[in-house]
Amino acid sequence: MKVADKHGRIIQAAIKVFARNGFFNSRIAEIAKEANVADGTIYLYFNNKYDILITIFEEEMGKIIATVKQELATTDNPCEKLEMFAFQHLSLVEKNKDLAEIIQVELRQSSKFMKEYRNRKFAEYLQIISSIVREGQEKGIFRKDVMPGIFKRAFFGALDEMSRFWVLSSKKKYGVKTAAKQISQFFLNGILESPCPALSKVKKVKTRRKKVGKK
Amino acid sequence: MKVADKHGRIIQAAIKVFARNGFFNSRIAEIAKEANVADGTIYLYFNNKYDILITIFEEEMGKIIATVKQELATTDNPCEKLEMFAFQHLSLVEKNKDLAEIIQVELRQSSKFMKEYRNRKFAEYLQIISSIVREGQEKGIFRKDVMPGIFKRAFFGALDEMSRFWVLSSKKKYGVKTAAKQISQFFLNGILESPCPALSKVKKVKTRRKKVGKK
DNA sequence: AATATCTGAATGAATACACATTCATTTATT
DNA sequence: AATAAATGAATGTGTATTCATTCAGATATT
Repeated sequence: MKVADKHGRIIQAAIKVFARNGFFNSRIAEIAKEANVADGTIYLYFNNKYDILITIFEEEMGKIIATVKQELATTDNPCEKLEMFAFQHLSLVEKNKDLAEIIQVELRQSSKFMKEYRNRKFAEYLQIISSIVREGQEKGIFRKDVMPGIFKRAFFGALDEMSRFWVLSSKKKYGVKTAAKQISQFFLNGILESPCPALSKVKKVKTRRKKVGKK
Repeated sequence: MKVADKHGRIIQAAIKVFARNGFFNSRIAEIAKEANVADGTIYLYFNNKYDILITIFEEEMGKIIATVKQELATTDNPCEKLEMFAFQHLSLVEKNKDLAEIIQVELRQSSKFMKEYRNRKFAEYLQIISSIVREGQEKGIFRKDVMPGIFKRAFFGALDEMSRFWVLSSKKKYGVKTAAKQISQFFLNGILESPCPALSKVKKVKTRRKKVGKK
C-alpha cells in the first residue's frame, strides 16, 4: 500500500507536468516517468491523454467547491461571506499553484467539449457568489440595482486575474490577506473618497452615450 | 491590390481558424485554405505556426492600446475614465470576437516565452488603469488606501471575465453598456445600500483576520 | 509444506499516423 | 528573358497509443 494508488500518483504527476509544460506540450512519457510508472500503465487507468485532464478537473474542482461552501456556512453576514469567499479562493490558489495554473490556463483551451464542461462546473462555483448577493439584497444590505449575474462574474474575474498574477509570476507583491481584503472592499464600498464630481455635469459626447436608467 | 496583401489575409484567416479550433488543433492547411493561399505560401510570410500567433498578438494588441488611450484622453474625470475604459474594453471584445477569444484563450498557453510576452504587452494595458487610479487619488476623489497594483488587476479581471462569458457563450444576456455601467459602478460606489452591519461586531475569527486601516 | 498452475497488473518496444515544414516546379511580374 | 512569387506534393519528425510479453503473487494440487 505504499507504491500503490497508481491512479492518484498519475494524477499528481500529470498536474505537475501539465503545469510545467502545458497540456499540448506534455508527453505521456514524461507523466509516466514522474509517476514512476510505465507509459502503458497510464492507459490502464485513463482512456487517453485528454481523459487525464478531465479527471484532474473533475476530482479537484469538486473538492474546492465543497470546501468553500462549507466555510461560508459559518456566517450569515453577506459582507463577511464575500470577504471569506475572496480569501478562500486566493488561499486555495496559493496552496495549489500547479492545479490553479491548469484550471486557469489549460482548461481554457477552446475545445468545444471543454467549453461546455467548464461551464457546468463553473456555474456552480459562480452560483455561490450570486447567492450571496441575492441574500444581501433580501436583507436590504446590498443595493437592489446590482445584477447578480454580472456581479458574480466581475467578482470572480477580479479574483481570478489576481490569481493569475501569482500563478504566472510567482513573486507575490501582495499577500493573500491584503488582496482578499482589498478586493472585497472594492466591491463593497467602492473606491470613492468623496462623491464623484463631474459625472452629473458631463458633456463630452464622444463615442459612448445613452442612459442606462438612473437606478 | 485585390488578391494581394497575403500577409493580412493570412492573419485574418488565422484569427478565424485559431478561434475556431484553438492553436494546437489548428492545421496550417486549414489556415491556408481559409486565406485562399497555398500551404507553402504561409512560410513566405511567417517563420512558423507559432510566429503567426505572435504576430496576431503584436499587431492587434498595439491597435487596441492606442485606441483606448486616445479615447480616454477626451476627459480628465477619473470616474468617467474608468467607465469609458470598461465600455471601450467590452466594445472592442464585442467587435472582435475571434481576436478576443485568441487573446483570452490561446495566449494563456503556458509556454515560458508567452508568459513573458503577455506580461510585457499587458503591463502597458493594465498600466492605463492604475494611472487612472493614481490620478483620482491625487485629485482627492479616490480613497488613498486603494492599492493601484491590486485595483488594476481586479478591474481588468472583472471586465475580462465578463468578456469571456460573451466570447464563449455567444448568447448575451446583458448589453455592453449595461455591463460596463454596472462594473464601473461596482468599483466606484460598491454595492452596499446601507453600511454593512456585522463587519464591526464580527466575532467569527475563522481563517482571515487583519486590518488594512480605516481609510 | 512443497510444488504447480493460474492471473492480471505492469511493462516498454513497436506501430501508426498526423502534420509542420521544405523545395523542385510552375506561374506571374518586371 | 530574367526575376520574383506562389504552389502543393513529398518528406521527416514526434509522439499517442497498442499489445505481446513478463512476472509477482494468489490459488490449487500433491
